[in-house]
Amino acid sequence: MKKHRLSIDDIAQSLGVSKTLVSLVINGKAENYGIATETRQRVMAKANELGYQANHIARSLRLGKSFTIGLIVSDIANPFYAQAARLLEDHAYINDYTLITCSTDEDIEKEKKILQNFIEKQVDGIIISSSQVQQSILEKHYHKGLPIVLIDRTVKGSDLPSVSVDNAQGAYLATKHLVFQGFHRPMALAITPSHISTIKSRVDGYTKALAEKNLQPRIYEISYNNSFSEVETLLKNLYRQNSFPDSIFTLNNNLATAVLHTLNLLHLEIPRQVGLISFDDVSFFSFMNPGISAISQPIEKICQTAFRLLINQIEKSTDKKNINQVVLPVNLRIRQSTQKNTHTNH
Amino acid sequence: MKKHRLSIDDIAQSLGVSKTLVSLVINGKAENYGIATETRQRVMAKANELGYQANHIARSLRLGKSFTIGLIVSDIANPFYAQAARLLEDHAYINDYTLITCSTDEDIEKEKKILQNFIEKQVDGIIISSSQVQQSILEKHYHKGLPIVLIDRTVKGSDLPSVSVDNAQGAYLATKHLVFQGFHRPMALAITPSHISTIKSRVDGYTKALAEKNLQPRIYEISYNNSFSEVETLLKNLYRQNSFPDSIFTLNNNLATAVLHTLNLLHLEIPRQVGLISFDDVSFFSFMNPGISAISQPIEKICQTAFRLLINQIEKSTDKKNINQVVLPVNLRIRQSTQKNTHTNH
DNA sequence: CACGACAGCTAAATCGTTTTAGTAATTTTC
DNA sequence: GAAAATTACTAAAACGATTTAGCTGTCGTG
Repeated sequence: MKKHRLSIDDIAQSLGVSKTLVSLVINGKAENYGIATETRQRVMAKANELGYQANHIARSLRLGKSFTIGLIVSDIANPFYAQAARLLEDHAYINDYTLITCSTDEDIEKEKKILQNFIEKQVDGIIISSSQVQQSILEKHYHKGLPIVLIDRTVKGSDLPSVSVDNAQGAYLATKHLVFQGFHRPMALAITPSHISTIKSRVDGYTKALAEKNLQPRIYEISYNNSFSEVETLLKNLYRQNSFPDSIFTLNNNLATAVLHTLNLLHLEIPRQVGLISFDDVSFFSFMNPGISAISQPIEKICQTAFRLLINQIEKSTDKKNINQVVLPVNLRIRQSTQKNTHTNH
Repeated sequence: MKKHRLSIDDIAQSLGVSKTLVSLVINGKAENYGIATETRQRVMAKANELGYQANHIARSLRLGKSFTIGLIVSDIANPFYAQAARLLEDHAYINDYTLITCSTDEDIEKEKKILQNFIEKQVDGIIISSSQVQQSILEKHYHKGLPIVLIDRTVKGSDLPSVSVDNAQGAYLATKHLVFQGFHRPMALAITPSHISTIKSRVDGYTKALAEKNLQPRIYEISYNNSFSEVETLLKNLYRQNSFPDSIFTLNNNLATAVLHTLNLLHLEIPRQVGLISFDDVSFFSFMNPGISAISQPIEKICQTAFRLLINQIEKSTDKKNINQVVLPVNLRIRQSTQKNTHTNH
């Protein structure tokens, strides 16, 4: 039984030439090395005849480069990250990289393990939406030379390259919009672990907007792992206790879906009985009825920028001191869910 | 400048032992080879001290195994595939594999390139929802020894292992349900390329259910690349021409979102003015208002089975003649979008 | 005290590439 | 017609691990 995968050597031997020659031809370097055209054709013909397929593992080992990029997010099934993955995948594809993806479920230990694993797999760089409080591990790797770009979540005072949006501003806009529409008791639903930088900033923006109107903030924290049931329990309790808010600002799209689920159960009508706005504009917000107002992030731009920052690091390991902390603006998308006096189009 | 990444040799040299020894210790084979406990500890201590991280590329080359699995789907951002990716990722993770993912956009040439690329990257196996008409390329690789599992889409008469659902039955159930609810002119929205096996079967199921009631099928084909605008154009035209159907059966979740989008534009109320049911039960169908009826696929089961079939192939290259074509049942999830005489809960 | 057994370790081959530093044969140049 | 340049190609090292086969030296046994 031949376990032997077809290699460059086989082609070389069957033609009676050196494997150097075969390698040069296959890599298109024949011209530079003055290989005779006829020889080149013979090699290519043989390679096709035998069905040769290069072994990238061997190539990577020799080159010290894997042409692989690691993407680490909390959950690739979350529509926001799924879309990001898709966009990054496209950038990777046209640049001859492939993307490997892992989800952390906000578990710091798992994140560390994945990071470790990616490094051992010799990824050329990492794009990460990190759950870590202290970025020391990431920074350590970065300063050792591992190309890294943070997306979505960032850290002040760190020199790690990052691409994020103005979360505080987004939350501020959303909250102001609610108040302006006549919702004077908007509640915010945040997620724990609360150290996640984006959530912190969004809470700040929310609080600031309310403070300007002398309104009291009202924030509940939902734990990541079972947000669905926690939201349900919370809202049901508030409803029973007659302390239901007039509107809800969910700090990410997952919470919005959990809220929608519970509002359906409680037969509460949006926006008549309760207003709703969410951070992250996922696609179905727009074709629901009523449409859900949201703060949208420029995700194409985020991914494009992140990819560029990463490739810059990978390709010229010098000049790391470029503009490498990018903050992009968000957009307020107003739909029916925050229009107190309008109706759904039934 | 030290380009040299820390290797097993460095540990060996700094301790004055052979790299064989270091390798054995690090791989936990010390006992089997009778390495002294004290030596073992010295090696481990040194490895930690120097911050040694194994190079999986070198390991893969030597072992002829990459511990990587390739996933190929049409679009990883599609919620159905995003969830599949997540589930497969979890299976991979606990089995010490990593997943690399690529989207084909139903482009056969791209699919071929990705396949080629995955093979060159020496994936240990491939899970694919293939767009290809003739499976000859996949079969060729399979018979050459590449572990492959088809998911979602399969091919009759091929011996490729596969995991799919009973698409015809699902479509049959959905259509019968519509008719039973009093929708007598249900239209089906299919997607091209029409050779996609799942779509074919679903069309069959739809047609069969209608035939049993002596009703005429009415099928429109939407092209994958710009389903959104094509659906919009189609429905608007039908509306203008007064030939709007009383209900719509969308053959995948993408089409359902496109339909929802257009129905909003046309101010048509579901289910009063038009009924809607879709293949693929994506999460937001359940918390929309009205909820969207759907045929749900047992996605956890699909992924679990597919992963098992793949691992079986990877780990014992023998006995390929197992049960390796699995067809799972679907579920009809009835929600308000097909309840003609009920109302949304406003 | 010679022999085998065993404990503890190592040299070297190997995986499939890329690349450096050549070599040999021919051609050009003066 | 000898030195220099060019053409066409190659041997061997390297990447960083794993594994096979084997090498010492000590000990127990008959």
